Amino acid sequence: MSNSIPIVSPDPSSAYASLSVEELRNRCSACSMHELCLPMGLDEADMNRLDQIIGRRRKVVRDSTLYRVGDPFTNLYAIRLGHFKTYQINPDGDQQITGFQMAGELLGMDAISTDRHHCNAVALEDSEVCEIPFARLENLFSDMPTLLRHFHRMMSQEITREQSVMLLLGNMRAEQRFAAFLVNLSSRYAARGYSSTSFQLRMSREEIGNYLGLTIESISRLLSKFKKRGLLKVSNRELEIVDLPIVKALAAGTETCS
Amino acid sequence: MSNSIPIVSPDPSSAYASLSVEELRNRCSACSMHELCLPMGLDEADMNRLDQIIGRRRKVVRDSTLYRVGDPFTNLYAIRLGHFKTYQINPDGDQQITGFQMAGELLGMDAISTDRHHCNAVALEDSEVCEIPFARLENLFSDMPTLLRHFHRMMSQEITREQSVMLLLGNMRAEQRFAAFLVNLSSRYAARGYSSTSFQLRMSREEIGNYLGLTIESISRLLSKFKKRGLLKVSNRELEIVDLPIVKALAAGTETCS
DNA sequence: CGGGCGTTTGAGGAGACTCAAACGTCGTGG
DNA sequence: CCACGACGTTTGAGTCTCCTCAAACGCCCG
Repeated sequence: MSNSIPIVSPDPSSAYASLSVEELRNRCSACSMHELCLPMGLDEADMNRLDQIIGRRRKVVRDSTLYRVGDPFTNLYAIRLGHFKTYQINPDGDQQITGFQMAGELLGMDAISTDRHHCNAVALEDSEVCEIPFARLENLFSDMPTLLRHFHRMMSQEITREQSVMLLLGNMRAEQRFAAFLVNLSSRYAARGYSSTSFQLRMSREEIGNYLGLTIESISRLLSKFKKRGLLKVSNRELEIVDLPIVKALAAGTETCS
Repeated sequence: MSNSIPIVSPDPSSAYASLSVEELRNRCSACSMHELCLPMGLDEADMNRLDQIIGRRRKVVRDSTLYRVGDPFTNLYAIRLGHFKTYQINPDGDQQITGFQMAGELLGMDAISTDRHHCNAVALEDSEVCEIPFARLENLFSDMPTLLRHFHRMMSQEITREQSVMLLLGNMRAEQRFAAFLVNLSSRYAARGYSSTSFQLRMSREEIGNYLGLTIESISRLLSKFKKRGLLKVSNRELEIVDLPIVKALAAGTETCS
């Protein structure tokens, strides 16, 4: 709320005349994520058209579920603020976290194939999402090629992201997995203009372990080891990467932490 | 060649007049995969339009590379015949197979995000692909909503598929992983009209192991164990699933193979 | 201050890996 | 047609990584 996000553009365009302050603040053009999120690269006019189909901006309180496996698919969700986890449940009941998502990322793309959600999405902290009715989005595609193209890029990016997790789970040792996880967070925060070396972990040790195919104890031991080697400073969920190059080398597998 | 695929439709449509027999045989409408592949659900007219942009049908001999990491992205490839593997190479040199693809599946979707391929694709046997120039495909999207929708479904399906591999790699034991792998192959062959219980493994033990995050020795031992338990009959790459329900139960984790 | 919960640390064990050797299959060439 | 070699696979023995189980710690909140 106290952030210095410009609420109205200096240009008093007539298109804005009938909008309330609330509505203006919610617009894509006013959102700090619009260069990462779905409207990336759109001109003013196109961004307005996208704005008009977006259902509502919705708060999602911590630990609450945005959607569940089996829910009918009607909306994609763009994260405006906050963090989420998505996870699958396998037949014998336990969960596998398939991703941690942050502002500017899109949730729900896996549901397009069957019109039902394939995973659960839960807020890791109090968050806000933009509801994007997929049917209306599809209507825009036919005459907004830039939007369509960027949408394809985002889906493709999700495929790529999952492939690197497969690489991680398939042939990295615990130490390397954890380092890769840290480097990944680091670069995503950097892309959002935050510090690449100092941030808060939004997820518990247990969730990290689950995501990386390791136990909570292993994560804890890895944190201690990295801390002892002077690579990290950790206090609860507050994390500082002291030696990012080494952590990157660990992630790349060109270095081992004895 | 000796298969009884109808080369011309009984209706002598004039649209076909100028096409050679070769060209006719190559058309989507003549392809046995058209109900699984990109043209799924298209009417005759739309399928023709799609046909017209498809570059060429191309043979890919066993062990040869369709594309490599870093190659500029210009085409998607629909597999017309045969099998492929896609794999990533990590910084320290070893590979992680991210998928095995068969006829009717689409290769290259991970390249859309950056206009460069993110993985290598290699034919597991002599194969044939349809080259789909992506730029031309994009041109079709604006007035072929059915095509666009199915394309989105295929991308989404790929996301879903990878999520289940993450589940597999992240929290299944070796036995369960291998059972899940077999069940997956089984159902994909079934969808193509082949036997769900008797097929040939197109990939080596080593490749299976790599894909499942296990060693070749582990795969070999699992095969022996399943064989001894009477679940499978195996002879080299020829495989028969004798007790599919149990294998499914193993994959689901509701059963253990002692 | 006390309870609860998430985390840390330790000890022991199991599953999968590594290393090594034997085996079988297939293709080649004599 | 058979012998040979190469390569992929199987099987065994020993090891290591990470898991399991257990207990203590410490932070947060009432």
